[in-house]
Amino acid sequence: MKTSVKQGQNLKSNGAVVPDKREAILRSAIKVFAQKGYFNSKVADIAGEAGIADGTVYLYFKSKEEILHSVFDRAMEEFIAEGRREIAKIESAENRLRKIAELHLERLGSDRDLAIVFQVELRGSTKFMEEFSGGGFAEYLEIIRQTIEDGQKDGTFRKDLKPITVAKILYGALDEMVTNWILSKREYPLAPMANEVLKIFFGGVFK
Amino acid sequence: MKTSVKQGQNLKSNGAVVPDKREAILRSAIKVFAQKGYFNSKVADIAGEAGIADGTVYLYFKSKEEILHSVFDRAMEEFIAEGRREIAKIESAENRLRKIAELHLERLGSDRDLAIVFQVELRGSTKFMEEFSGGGFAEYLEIIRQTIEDGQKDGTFRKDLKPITVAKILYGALDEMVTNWILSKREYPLAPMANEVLKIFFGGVFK
DNA sequence: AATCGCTGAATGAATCATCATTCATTACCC
DNA sequence: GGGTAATGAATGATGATTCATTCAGCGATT
Repeated sequence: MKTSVKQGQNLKSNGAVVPDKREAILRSAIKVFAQKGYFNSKVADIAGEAGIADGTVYLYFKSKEEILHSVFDRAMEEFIAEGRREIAKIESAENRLRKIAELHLERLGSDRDLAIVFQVELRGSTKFMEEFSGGGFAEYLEIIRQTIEDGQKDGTFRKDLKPITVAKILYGALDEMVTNWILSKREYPLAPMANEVLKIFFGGVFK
Repeated sequence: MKTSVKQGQNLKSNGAVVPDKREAILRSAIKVFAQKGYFNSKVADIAGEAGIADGTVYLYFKSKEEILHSVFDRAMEEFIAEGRREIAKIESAENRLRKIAELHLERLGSDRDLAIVFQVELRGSTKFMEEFSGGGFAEYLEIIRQTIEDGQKDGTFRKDLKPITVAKILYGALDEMVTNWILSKREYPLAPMANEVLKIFFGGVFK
C-alpha cells in the first residue's frame, strides 16, 4: 500500500529480476545494520526502510546473512577496483602508498553508514572475519604489501622489515583512524588524517 | 548431576555470593564467546562449559549481556592497572612506549580466547563500542597520548603532530597485529611483533 | 477499445524454531 | 529444620522464513 512507485519494471530478456529493488534493499540494509547492528536488525526493519514487504526481501536474497555478505562483497570489490585503477597511474612507491591511504579514508569517510558496517559489523564475528580474511581483505593487504616491497627494492624504504608486517602496520593505523572517526561525537573530515598517518609512517616519531 | 564438586562455598559474612563459580562462568563465557561469537552463544552453552545448570548463571549475572560486560570490564581493569604499574617504573618516554607495546601484545598473546573476545566481539556492536569508548578504551588511549606528549616535551619526539593522533596510530598498529594473529592459521608468538611496530613507529619506513 | 487470461512480482499474515529468562522444586550445609 | 544455592523444565518473546493470495502489466481476441 506504500507509495506504489510505478517502477518501470526492469526485466531482462529472460525474466530474471534486476537491480533497482535489490539495490534499495542493500542501501536500506547498510543503514539499518549501521544503526542497530546486524544481530539486532530485523529483516522487517530492512524491508520497512526500503518500503517493501518483508517477504519481498527473499525474492532478492536467500537470507539475512546473504544481505550482509552482499553489502560487503560489493563495496570491497568497488573499493579494490578503484584502488588498483588509481595506483596504476602512479610512479613512485611512496606516492602510491600516499594514494592508497587517501583513498582508504576518503571512501569510508564519505559514507558513514557503510563505514560503520565495515568497521563494526564485519568484525562482529570470527566467522565473517575469516571469510573476509580469505577474500577482499587479504587482497587489499596484498596490494599494500606489494607496494612496500617495490619501495624497498628501489631503495626508497628501509629493507630491515618484512613488507607484510609493514603493510599491516599501515593498514592498522588507517583502520584505527576510521574507527575513531565513527565513534567520535564530533564531526570532522576523515580524509585529512591520511597525511598525519603518513608523516609518521614514512618518517617516524623521533625528532 | 555433574561432577558435583564439593565447592568450599565461599560466603561473605553477609551472605553475598563470591567468586569461584562466578569466575568459572566468566572463563567459560570467554571460551564460548570466542568460539561462536556473542550472539551465537547460548546461555546454555556457557552453563554447560562451566558445568552448572542454566539457571545458575542467573544467580551470578543479571543477563547474558552483563556477562559480556563483566568479561570486558575485568580484563580491561587488570590490563590498565598493570600498565600503569609497569610504566611508573620507567624513565624515558621512549621506553615507556616500548613497554606499553610489549605489554599490549604479551597480554593478548597469552590468552587467545580473551583476545578474540576483545578484538572481535567487543567491536560487534556500536553500542558496545561507545560504552567501551567512554570507558577503559579511552583511558588506555589517554595513557599512550600522555606518554607521547611527555616525549615531545623532553625533545625525544617531533612536535609537529597532535599527541592524540600519534597515540591512535600506535594503538591501531598494535591492534592490527593482534587481529591478524587471531585470524592467522599459523601459530606464532605475538609479543615479538612489538619490536617491529616500534621500529617503524619510532623511525619510519624511509631509508 | 474494452475484455480476458496469463505470468511473475509483491504482499504480509501465519508458522515454527530458537533461546533468554523464570521459578517451583530439590539438595546441601550449618 | 531453616536458609541458601542449585537445578532444569516450562514459559514467552522474538523474528527469520514461508507461502497462499493478490496485484499489475500486457498481448491476444473480439
